[in-house]
Amino acid sequence: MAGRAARSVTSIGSDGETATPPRRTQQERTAQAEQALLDAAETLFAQRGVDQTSLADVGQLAGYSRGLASHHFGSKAALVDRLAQRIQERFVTEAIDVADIEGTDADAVEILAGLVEDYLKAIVRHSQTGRAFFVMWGAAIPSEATMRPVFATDDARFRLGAEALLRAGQANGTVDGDIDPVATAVAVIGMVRGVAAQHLIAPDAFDLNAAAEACRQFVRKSLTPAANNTHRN
Amino acid sequence: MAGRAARSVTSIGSDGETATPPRRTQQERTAQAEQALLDAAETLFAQRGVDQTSLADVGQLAGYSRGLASHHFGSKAALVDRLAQRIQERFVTEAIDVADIEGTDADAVEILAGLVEDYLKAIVRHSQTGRAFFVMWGAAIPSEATMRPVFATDDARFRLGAEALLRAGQANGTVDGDIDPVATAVAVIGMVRGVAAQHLIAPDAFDLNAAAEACRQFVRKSLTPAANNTHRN
Amino acid sequence: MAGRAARSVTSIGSDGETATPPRRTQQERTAQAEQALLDAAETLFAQRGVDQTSLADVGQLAGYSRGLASHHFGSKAALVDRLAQRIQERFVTEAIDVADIEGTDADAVEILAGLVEDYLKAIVRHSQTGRAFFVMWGAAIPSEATMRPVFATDDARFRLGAEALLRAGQANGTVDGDIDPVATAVAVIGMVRGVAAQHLIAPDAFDLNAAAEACRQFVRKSLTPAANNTHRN
Amino acid sequence: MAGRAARSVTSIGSDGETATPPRRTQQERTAQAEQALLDAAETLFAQRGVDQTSLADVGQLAGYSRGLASHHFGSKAALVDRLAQRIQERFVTEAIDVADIEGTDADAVEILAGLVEDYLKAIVRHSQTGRAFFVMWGAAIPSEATMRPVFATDDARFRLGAEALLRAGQANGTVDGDIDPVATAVAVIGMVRGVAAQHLIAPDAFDLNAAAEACRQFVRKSLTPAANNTHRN
DNA sequence: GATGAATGAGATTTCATTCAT
DNA sequence: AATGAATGAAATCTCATTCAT
Repeated sequence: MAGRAARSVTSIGSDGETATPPRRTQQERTAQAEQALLDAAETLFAQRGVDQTSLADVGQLAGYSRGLASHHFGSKAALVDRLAQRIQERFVTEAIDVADIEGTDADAVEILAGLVEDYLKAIVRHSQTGRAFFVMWGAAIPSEATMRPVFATDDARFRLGAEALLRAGQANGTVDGDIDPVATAVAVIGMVRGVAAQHLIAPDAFDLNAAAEACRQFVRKSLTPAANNTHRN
Repeated sequence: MAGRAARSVTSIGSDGETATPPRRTQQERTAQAEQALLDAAETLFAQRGVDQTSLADVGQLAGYSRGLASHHFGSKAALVDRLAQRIQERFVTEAIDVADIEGTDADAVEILAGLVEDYLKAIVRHSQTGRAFFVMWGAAIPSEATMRPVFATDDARFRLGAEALLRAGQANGTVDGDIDPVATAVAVIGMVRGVAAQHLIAPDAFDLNAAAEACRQFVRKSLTPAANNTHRN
Repeated sequence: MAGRAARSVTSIGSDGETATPPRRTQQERTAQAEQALLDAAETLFAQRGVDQTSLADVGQLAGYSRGLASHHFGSKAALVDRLAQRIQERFVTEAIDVADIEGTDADAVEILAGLVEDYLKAIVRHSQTGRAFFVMWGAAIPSEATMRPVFATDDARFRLGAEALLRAGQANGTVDGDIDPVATAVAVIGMVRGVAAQHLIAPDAFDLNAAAEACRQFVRKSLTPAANNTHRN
Repeated sequence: MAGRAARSVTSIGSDGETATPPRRTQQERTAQAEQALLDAAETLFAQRGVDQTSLADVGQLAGYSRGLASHHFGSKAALVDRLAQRIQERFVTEAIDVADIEGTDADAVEILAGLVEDYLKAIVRHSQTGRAFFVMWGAAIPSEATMRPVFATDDARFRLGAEALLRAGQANGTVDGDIDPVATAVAVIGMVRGVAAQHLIAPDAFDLNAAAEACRQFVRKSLTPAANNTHRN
């Protein structure tokens, strides 16, 4: 099955190395400070939310001064943007490129089912990053929220990736030709986002692995062409 | 089919009555002021989010003084709780009780598909109330958020309702006996929540009716017992 | 000589009554607080200048909290505007109405000479108010200063008053018909403003009364019609 | 008449030379940087005022780094002092030395009238430098202003120059012997400063050339000895 | 000499809350 | 009950100054 090969949602999170004090160039100093600030912001956003986190808190948790976050990013909005960007860059980047199965006989349904599972598992593995992302995503819901464009774009990117995958699957016969690729993409993305959000709001309320499996079954049973709908549970 | 009858997600929103009917007792005036304050809070939360809304704004938009919201509710947290409660009371209350199909031959899959569709249509119809709900729901994602219990409970209520419905369906043979009712409930609730959130973040990005239809198909194709899986698109 | 009657530049300054604690209505409380805040701002502006005075300083010197000045006026710019307005209202209001000598035989030169003298004496008598005014006037000189319109208007008001007086004097023959009323008004207003500013920058550098007398002589000798130019020193 | 020869208020402003001439010693590069920084400070002070201008702004407008102004001058106060000094050096330096008409028969009234006119014309010609000067002069009005000594000294220098001129005129009979030289000097300097300030606050409110002419007439009519007071308009 | 990163104090502004009316 | 004045804590942002490169 070609699906498994294409996946791997995983490279998330700030992989350590906050130490190493005596670096060299100014550029490196700045870059190091920025990563430390973003790490701190991620932690605090995940814990308290964006509005309950002050820039002074961010600077101090990062091991710098109260003023640095403001000085470095210029504004809180810029910090939020930058963190959203960093998480998006690290999170599930390959998923988008998956549509290059076009012209192959890879099973799009299996790829999508795998992506869904991987996404949810990544939320567990990199829980703080994932929570920070969903916190910001939730903060984008008010109609006048300044963060809306960033997250609208991110949602669109995911939807387009799923849509392309579905179309490719319809082209090579691995996806039911009758489904609406756009609407189905919305539903699939919605499912993973909604399941993840439920988990983050009440982590102990249900078994996320079981829910991930249920999502896979949803995808398989709903999208496999009627003819060869022989999937098992 | 009993399904359709059982639905009706609809009684949402503050249906007008800003005008001043013949005044009555003090108690009633207080109740009226409370409703006006909650209406105003709903509007402002939907627009700006909870943290960007001040109690003074709420009082003034309600047509009262800057100080009334604080005076009436005692604290901002109490206002937020009260509004969350009011929305939850008004929103989809009957859905939960649907599980009383137990012992009948009602088609649980159709009922669930109908609920999914109704929920999403209600979001459109009562967009401000729906947005206010999702704004608060999103604000519950930070791990230390004070609103978490309220929304964790609400999510659980929905999940339990769906789970009961699925179990009843498995009992009367209208739902595939192999699916995990708990995990499937999580997935279905996740799907509607996630689709709604995508819509609220970018209302013009996709056709919500088509997405609702896609969700219905997901439910039908995935949950109908293999034997009589003869649903059409 | 009708001149003396028309003058009186004098009613300047915050005439006492900062005490009297237990007043009644809210309106009165507010008005009292506003006067106290403006008095404090006047003092601090005169001492340190506008930019070196914080709103917190104003509130505290007024005997209130750090936050009141900001709360009451909304912004520092509004406080500055309000204070400028108050000083302008109190300072030399009748000077403007002096032009009503039109149609009489009042000696416009004497009236103007008197106004000049009174203005400079008022600066001495109400030195703090006068200094605060000049501080703000000086702060209006940068080309992008937000205070410019306020003080441009004030300067224009004075110039127009002087111009009207000069025209009236030319009409009744008490002012040299050859002088340019507009340009002369600019010069006279400039003289008093410039003398006052010199005094405020270095109060002990020269005798202001003697300077005031010199200004009177300038006005008399320059504006009296050539025929009856019989003024003595 | 020796008067005209003695004037020339004119050598003001930063006359171009932003281009990079053939580099020379370190000292020269430092001097060049200093001029560029002072030019930038002049521009920014004229636009925004002293307090609204940051050292970083100065460095960057000068084409250097954010840190240079601080590095070069040591503190903001030192930059302000240095700029005030430079403007005073460039502005009307010869005017002061005019008193050397003593013992000649030069007409002091004409010389003074010419100086007044030249000063006001210089303000127009070198508007930015002039505005920067008046901005700093205005900032010296608060009683505790750190700039006061600098500008008190400058005002005194001008007054002394005018006073000497007047005394010389009285000695050679070209100035009315009855006028008080000190007080009259104050009034004349006040007139030009006040007219210039009015112009800077509202450049389009009146015709500065006409005002300059009115100032000349003031000087002539007021100071010429009664006997030969035959000046025309 | 020159750059620019980092600090930390301070300013304005917002706002939940308290209190007087 | 209701108003709205007043408080005081906190947040963002600015910036002179210091320090490392």
